[in-house]
Amino acid sequence: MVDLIADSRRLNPVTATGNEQAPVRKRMPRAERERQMLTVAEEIFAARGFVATSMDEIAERVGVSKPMLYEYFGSKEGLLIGTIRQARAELRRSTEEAVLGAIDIEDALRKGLVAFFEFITSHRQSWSLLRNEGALMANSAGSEVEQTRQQQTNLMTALMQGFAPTVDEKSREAAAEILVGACERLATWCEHRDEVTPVQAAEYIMRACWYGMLAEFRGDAQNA
Amino acid sequence: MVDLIADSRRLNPVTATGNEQAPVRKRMPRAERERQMLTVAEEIFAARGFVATSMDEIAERVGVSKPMLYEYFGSKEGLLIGTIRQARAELRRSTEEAVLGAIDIEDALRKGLVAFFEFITSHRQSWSLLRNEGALMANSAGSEVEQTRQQQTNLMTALMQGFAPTVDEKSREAAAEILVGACERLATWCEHRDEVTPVQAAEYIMRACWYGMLAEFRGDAQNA
DNA sequence: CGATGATGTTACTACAAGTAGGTTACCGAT
DNA sequence: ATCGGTAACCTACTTGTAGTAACATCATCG
Repeated sequence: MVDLIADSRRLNPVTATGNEQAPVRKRMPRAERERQMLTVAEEIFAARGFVATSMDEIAERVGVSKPMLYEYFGSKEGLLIGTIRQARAELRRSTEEAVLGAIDIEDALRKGLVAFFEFITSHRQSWSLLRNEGALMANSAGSEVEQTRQQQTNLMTALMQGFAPTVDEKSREAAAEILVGACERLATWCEHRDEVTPVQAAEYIMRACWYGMLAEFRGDAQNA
Repeated sequence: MVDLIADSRRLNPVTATGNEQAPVRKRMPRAERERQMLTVAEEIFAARGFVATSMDEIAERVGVSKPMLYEYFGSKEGLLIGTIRQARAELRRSTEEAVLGAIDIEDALRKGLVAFFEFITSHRQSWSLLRNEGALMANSAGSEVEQTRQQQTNLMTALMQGFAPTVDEKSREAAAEILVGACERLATWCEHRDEVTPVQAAEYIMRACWYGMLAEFRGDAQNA
């Protein structure tokens, strides 16, 4: 209809008339474009929420047309999953890296916790995605994301295994879930309270859960 | 304009031609219709998820036209909030009732936990709503629901207060958040494992968190 | 140069949220 | 008994957004 817009856009690749701010839509390799899309999508999804976000808006902010998003991610949910996967990968990398330098299991847990809370305070956008990831995955691609999430607890489970090998499998799994749940909720709580430092948050978790588990598991180990 | 359709509809209230299955749409008082809508909506939201559910489908299953839903709940999100509010009210009632008969604080916590896990195993639909409630509330009516959710932790906070009055406010709040988070995650975990009984789940929580907090808070109280 | 495939676009369809304005059944008062 | 008046309800529409088909353009390598 309004061909003025289309025409002006068509001028873009060529050097603009001079006074225009050069919204230069350049072609770029797939990988780079993909990262750019994920960056923009994460920002908007985190700000407005999944439902209130439109693909048109993301496309516009990226400086590309909507079918490109579908070319790269298949669907709106696919795009969301992309952002979630990226965010979770970064979180995972941060925590695993922090754990590597630990001297014993308690130290590993504490360092992992601190890294986790540091991540969620410095990457609020990513966290607000991860926090809600389970919500929209009722039927479709839920399993894939659920699997990724599972990896989060696997680290915990591994720690548990090293710490309390004699305790039965199910109790260890439950303990890992409890720890993760506690962390997630406390992280959300911290969002409204900037005065709580990551170290402090980690300490809350340690005091509330770890020392209790320690006593309990040690007791179990002796009883068994 | 197309009065043919209107005419055929007009036949509905009157007894149908005979072989039809009597889609008799009866009028009913507001309160009753509202409850009916919430029941259907909860079922469909829980089954398909918020995004994949259409208002048309809910309206059809209720046996009413779409504008009715908007008359009663204002928007799709309003309808969701209605179902969440109802589910949370029921959960709250269950747990508070269970706590009343307790003889001390530890007993109160244990009874509350058992009631919680019993609720989420017997009301899976309600739980799958509550579990994800935070996801869609990025900007709009989030505060209202968040407030309701806050009440969930208030009971915990109150218990903490009674149990460890000398511990500073913030630690107590954090402890309450941790407990709630642990419960939520463990509840989701239990969904895939029918062999875990509510009593068992409650025991997991008690062992992981409570005894630890007990020792820790008692220690703090002595230090302070 | 010119073919080929990757990157990108316009212009559409289908469907769902939300609304304007009119209709019908119930209920209480005359 | 019947006749307003109102609460419950409907049809038919607009608007907006996910998703798609078919076409266009840039880059690169023979």
